[in-house]
Amino acid sequence: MEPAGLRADARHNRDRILGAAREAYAARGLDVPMGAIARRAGVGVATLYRRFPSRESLITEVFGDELATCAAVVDEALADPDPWHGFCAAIEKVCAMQVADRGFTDAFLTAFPEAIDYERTRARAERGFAEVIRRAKAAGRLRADFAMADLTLLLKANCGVTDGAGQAAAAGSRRLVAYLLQSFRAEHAEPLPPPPRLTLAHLHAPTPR
Amino acid sequence: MEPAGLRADARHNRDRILGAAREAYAARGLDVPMGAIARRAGVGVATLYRRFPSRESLITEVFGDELATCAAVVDEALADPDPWHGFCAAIEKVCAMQVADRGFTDAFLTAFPEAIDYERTRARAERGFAEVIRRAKAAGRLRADFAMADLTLLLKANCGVTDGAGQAAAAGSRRLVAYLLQSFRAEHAEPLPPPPRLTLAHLHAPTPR
DNA sequence: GGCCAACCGGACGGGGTCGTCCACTTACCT
DNA sequence: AGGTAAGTGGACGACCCCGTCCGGTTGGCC
Repeated sequence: MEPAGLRADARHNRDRILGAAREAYAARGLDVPMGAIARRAGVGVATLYRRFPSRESLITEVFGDELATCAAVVDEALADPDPWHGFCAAIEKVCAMQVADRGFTDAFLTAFPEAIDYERTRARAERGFAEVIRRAKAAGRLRADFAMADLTLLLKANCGVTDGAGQAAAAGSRRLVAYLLQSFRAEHAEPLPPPPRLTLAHLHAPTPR
Repeated sequence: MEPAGLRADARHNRDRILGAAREAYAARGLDVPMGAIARRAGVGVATLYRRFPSRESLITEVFGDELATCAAVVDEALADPDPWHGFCAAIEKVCAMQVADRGFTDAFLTAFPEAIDYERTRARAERGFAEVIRRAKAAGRLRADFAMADLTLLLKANCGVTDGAGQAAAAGSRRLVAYLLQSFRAEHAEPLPPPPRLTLAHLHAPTPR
């Protein structure tokens, strides 16, 4: 992740590029031209491409840690003595992350199902969250018919609210999450249509064809 | 809307273009190249541009009726003797429309706040729906703190679920809507974070800057 | 049938992005 | 200090999209 065999100037530029990319992606989402990032970092386009052979590899690198943070959130939820509180907190945190960093959402939601690292981290997060769900149900707080797919649903829904709402995104996301968490409570359970066949992996692929 | 002063071949081509555009937009969303639509319609690009001077005018024309349908849904809700049933049915219908026609969502959600017709129709729909809300609250079925902004929230959330979920979009949308309608019920009301400052008009503008 | 205006379609210019190439510069080791 | 490989940046080609222009074609009225 941090190639050691680089010359001092090269490493310096690499850092500047990553910084510029992080800022740009957070502010404007993923569709920022490579040239813009290079300019922002004060380097030439070639330098950028030498360090990150493709647009994809840059994005993967940039959002690697944030994805890790995301997985950490699941671990926190597992550590919480109150399963329901852990469940809610985890959801709220991830959604807040989606709001804070516009690129983050796109980054691992709409791009690159192929990135190996992502796949592994996501699988881990998914297993962990399944356990969070199990516990919350066992505690009698989470409705029994809650499915893993509902998490995907919530994330995608939050994604829609976040996307381009600017100022109102934060408030909107908070309120949406509050509404949904209320329906997730066991005591509110009423029949629902069947859950969609969605895994976290299905968060990808914004364009079906 | 249907210019009469056109020569037979011109009118024929106009229809083919509209048909092709409708299909393409429904299937792949709004970002379909003009050239692709022209090819699909079996005409040259120039023909397309002569009939619809800009990309925007084509889209406006294509989705005019669907927007009207949307407004009609509100009228149905107003006509429903059971305010809560009308409220739910209206939401379910509009969300189903979003699922069925991928372009529809983008069309009046993410594009052209300027289109006069849209503005007027939307304003009408908004007034109508405000009345639906008022009645549902008066009937004691809709929670008192439900805000108009929550409708926008729901539509944007549904938009996120719909977007690129392909097969699962329909099931996902249905389930999301069911969850949210449950939280909207008066008897489930619990404190919520304040609603975002969103109008239907704010459905637009996918890119803040 | 014949004529003319309306209509047609492909080629084209302008703008934008991705990713590559190459002549020049610079860090770093000896 | 000096040589060299690694590093650098701007120019460049390929591609795609929007919207326009112009020479050829055709509908429809007389």
